[in-house]
Formats: sequence, C-alpha cells, structure tokens
Amino acid sequence: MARSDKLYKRSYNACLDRLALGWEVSSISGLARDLGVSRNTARRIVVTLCANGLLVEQGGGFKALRNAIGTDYFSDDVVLSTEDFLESAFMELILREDIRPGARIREAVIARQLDVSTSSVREFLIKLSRFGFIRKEPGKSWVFDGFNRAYADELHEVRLLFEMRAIEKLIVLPEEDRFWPSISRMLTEHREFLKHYEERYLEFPKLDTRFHRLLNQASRNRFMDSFQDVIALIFHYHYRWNKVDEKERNCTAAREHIRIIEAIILRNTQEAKNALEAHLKTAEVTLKKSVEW
Amino acid sequence: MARSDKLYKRSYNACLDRLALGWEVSSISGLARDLGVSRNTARRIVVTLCANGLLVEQGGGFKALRNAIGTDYFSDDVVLSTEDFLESAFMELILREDIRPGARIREAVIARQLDVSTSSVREFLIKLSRFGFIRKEPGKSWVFDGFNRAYADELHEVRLLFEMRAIEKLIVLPEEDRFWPSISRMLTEHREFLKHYEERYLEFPKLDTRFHRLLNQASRNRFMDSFQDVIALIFHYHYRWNKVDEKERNCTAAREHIRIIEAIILRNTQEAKNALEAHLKTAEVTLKKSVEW
DNA sequence: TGTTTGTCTTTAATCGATAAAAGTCTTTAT
DNA sequence: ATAAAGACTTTTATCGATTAAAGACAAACA
Repeated sequence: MARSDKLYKRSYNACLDRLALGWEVSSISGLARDLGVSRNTARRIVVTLCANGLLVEQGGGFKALRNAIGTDYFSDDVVLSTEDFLESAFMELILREDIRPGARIREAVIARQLDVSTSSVREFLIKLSRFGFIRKEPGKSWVFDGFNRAYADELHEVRLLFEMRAIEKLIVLPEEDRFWPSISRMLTEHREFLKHYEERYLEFPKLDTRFHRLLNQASRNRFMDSFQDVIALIFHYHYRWNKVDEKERNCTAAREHIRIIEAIILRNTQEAKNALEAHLKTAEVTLKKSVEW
Repeated sequence: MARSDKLYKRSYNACLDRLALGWEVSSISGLARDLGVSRNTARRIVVTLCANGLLVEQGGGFKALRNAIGTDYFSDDVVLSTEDFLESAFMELILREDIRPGARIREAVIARQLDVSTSSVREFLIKLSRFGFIRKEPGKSWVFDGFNRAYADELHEVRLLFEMRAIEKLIVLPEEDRFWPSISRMLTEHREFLKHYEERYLEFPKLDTRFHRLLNQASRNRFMDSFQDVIALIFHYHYRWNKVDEKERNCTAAREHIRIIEAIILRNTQEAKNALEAHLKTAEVTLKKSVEW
C-alpha cells in the first residue's frame, strides 16, 4: 500500500468546522492557505464537498449549501496522522498492558497490535527515543526503561536548570518584546481559570503546557525548547493517567503559576526564581507519586 | 534487497585483528562473546576463516594457520554500519557540496548520492534531527539550518549549564566512586599528551571528547549525557574541517583541561568552575570562527 | 502587479518482502 | 554441572514500489 490520505480527511473535517463558523471559501488557493495544505489537497476537498452537496460554486467563490452534521465528517479514527496516532496509542498501550521497566518492545508486535507497518513503528520509536524512556542497541530490540524515580529525578534536574535560566533571560527582555503582552494575557487566563476552576479544572493541563512553553521559548534556545517537548509529553500522559486529587492539584499549580507570573511582571528575578523552584518541586513530587511502579 | 551483512564483515575483520594479537579462538560461543555478536554470526566467521585457510580446527578449538595480510580483510567501505557510514558521508556532503543554511535536503537525492535506500536516509535524518541543525515540517522536505552563530550560541549556553552542574555534582561524589580513578588517569593522559604534543597533537579531539564525556557522565543524567552526543558530533566535524592553528588550539585546550582537572581533584569547586567557564568560552570562540559561513 | 487556476513533476509517507542477525530450545560433550 | 554446538524460530535492517501531497510553471484573470 502507499501513502494514506489522512491529511485530506483531516483537512476536510477542518474545512467543515470552518464553514460552520461562517467562514467563506473564496477560492481553492485561499482554502489551501487557510488550512495549511497544498492546492491539490484543497481542490480535492472542494470537489468532494460540492459532490456531497455541502458546497456550491457561486460567482468565483463557493457557498455553503447546508450545515454539516455528524455523518458528514470523516470519523476521528481515520483522521489522526500516523505519528500522532502512534504516540497516543503507544502510550496507552504501555499503561493498558502494564508494560514494565526493562520490558522489550518488538517493532513487529506493536505494528500488528496497532495495525500499522513495521517501518512506521520503527520511525516512531526512533523519534520517541529522544524522550529518554526507550532505548535500543543496534541489532537488538527496543527496551522500555520506564517512568521510574530516576527518570523523574533526571527530568526535574534539567527542567529546573532550563527554566531558571529562562527566567534570567526573560526578565531582561526589552519592554517592546512580544513576550510581555503574552505573559500578561497568561496572567489573565490563569485568573479566569481560578475563578471558574470548579467547572474548568480539566482545562489546566493545556494551560500548564502553554505556560511552561512560553517561559522556555523566551530563552530562544532550540535545545531548551526541544526539551520542552519532553516535559509536555510526560506531563500530558501523567495528567491523563493520574486522576487522584486532580482538582486540588490543578488549583495549587495555577496559583503557583500566578505567583511566578506576577514576579516576572514586576521584574523581580529572585522572587520569580523562588516561586518557580517551589512550583517545579510540587510538579516533581506529584509526578513521582504517579510513577512509583 | 534485504538486510546487509556488514556486521558479519566488520566482525570478520575484528576477528582477524584479534588473531594477529595472538588471541585464541577456543570455541564459536567464545568468539561470539568476545566480538559481541550472535553465535550465528560467529559461526559464519569461523567457517569462512577455515575455508580461506586462515584458521583450522584443532582439538576442540581453532588455531591460526598464518598471519592475515591486507587482502584478507574486507575493505573499509563495506564494513561501516549504514548509520555510521551515513553520518560521516552526510557531514562530508554538507561540507563538500557547500550546502548553505536554509537549503532543502531531499531524502531521495541523498539516497541516490550515497547509494542507500530512501528509508535508511529517512531514519538517519530523524535521528540526526535531535542535533538541532536539520529540521522538517511533516509533508515537506528537510531543511538544513546550518552551523551558524545562533547554533554555536545555543549550543554553548546549554553546554555551560550542563557542565557547570556536572562540576557541582562530581565534586561531592564519594571517595570510592569510580569517577576519581578515572579523572586521575585523565590527568596523566593529558600530561603525557602535552609532553609529546608536537607529534601527537592530532590525537587531541578524541581526548577532548573523552574528557567532556567523563564530566557529563558523572552527573548521571540521561538528558545531559545525551546532549554530550551533540557536542561530540559537532566538535568532531569541527576538528576535521577547521585545521587553522590546529596545533596551538589543541595545546591550549589541553592546558585548560588540566587546570579544570586539578581543581576537581583538589575539590575546589569555584576554581574548577572558573577554569571550565574559561575553557568552554575558548571552545565557543574557535567553533564560531569556523562556522561563519 | 498580484492572485487564481490548470497541468505536470517531484517528493514524502506508508507499505510489505527479504535476508542477516539475534534469540531459544534441546542435545551433546567435557 | 557447565559450556558448546545443532537446529530452529523470531526479530531487525534494508530495500524498492506505490500513492498522496507538495511544488513548479505557465496561462488566465482581475
């Protein structure tokens, strides 16, 4: 078999979403730009939408004929890119099948279980290996090192180094830097979140990731920034797996964020660092609680 | 086509080397252990060696019949693993073809030029991407970001953070830790090197890599350790490409190493950090001189 | 001049096949 | 009792083929 057309399907769905929000499809080129795909893909979407009676050509542009309903969409499971699919499926697999530290991971087994080719699995594992919890020696199989205490320790150590450094660098960013409006918005969002946290506490993980990425990006260092991918992945699944005290944890963390942000805005380096250190410590402790297996 | 037998050929050569040093091949199992390969591979080596009249079975073991000469070896170019081959070939390609920052890298083009499959190139590029100088957006081609000033800056920043941290951690390692004998040996080697540097200055790059890896390993952090791979790769090719003032540079660097080592052995954290900072600064400056393109 | 489209070429994503190498029993030899 | 070898199964490394998507160029249009 050959390349899948998941991108087309995903973009088709995205296009339906935009039409529902009242977007215009003025041209195929324009749609391609909006969706971030090539004109070939955009054309295919438009042609199909027309054939399905959802869109009609009208005076140089296109017009929605009716609102899309559930069945007009491609189903979610054929829409994720292979890589994204593999990431979540693999992480769930580790949890579900209770893969233990030290366990060997076979490319062909994963491929069969997840119904993708061995090459895709292979490439995925290579990409994943930079996260430090799987590893291989050439010629032998992959080994799952596990999310154990050592992993959490090492992650925390580097994270602290990087984010402390980030604080130092961002405090001295010039007034007109785009960082300052971003961090102000971040403060507002956190306050909003805390006001409604009873209903919205599940939204915290995303906010958390965005906050830490904002700090890291301010350091303008590709290595630090790419380490943030590791953090994001680990905490993403940590949040999905560990639901104990979720509401309280998120609330505490949001307050800690606010303390950091306020110190940053006041250009108080020392207080920002203290607040950050305390926050990362909390994060480390909760992470460790959930990885003790 | 299928999997290559480069491992067999490499191990065959390695076996010839060991025979020349007077090693015994007492059994196929033993040879497999010595060479770090499976018994299948070891058996294939022994069988071929016997067929080629280099080895003969004798009383349960095997005996070398004659000394191996150049033509008994597989030639170097069929012996490197695809990955190692790709690494050096690709880096040389960048230099030779004067690939400029921003240039696109096509999988198929590299594959054709280096005579490997597109999948191999693909996997190699994925592995290489963690070094931060090539990059891709899904669906588009790879982009060479180049070894420019920004790259050197960012590399230096993280390196300084990590190695400074390493110093802090290793100074407090217990007396009986295996680090202490290693660092003493390292001091001896450096002094030996300086005594004979007129003839041996070309050996410095290896010494340099081993020195910095020793520091980093002492911090027992997989993320820091893996960053050392980045350093090693960059400086390896930096050394190969930039021959200006080579002798003096290496000599200076070796002296700087000694200053660091001596401070470490005296458990003088502050002096070690000062010496390290100075050394990394020198390294950064010379790196930048050679990457200004 | 800048944007859209049609047409065509190039490139990447994904797959399954094949041979080398690793791994696993069981048997044999010391 | 080990350790080696034999016989066999499993797994990885490597390849080339195939189709989706990107990209390039010229013509048409505003």
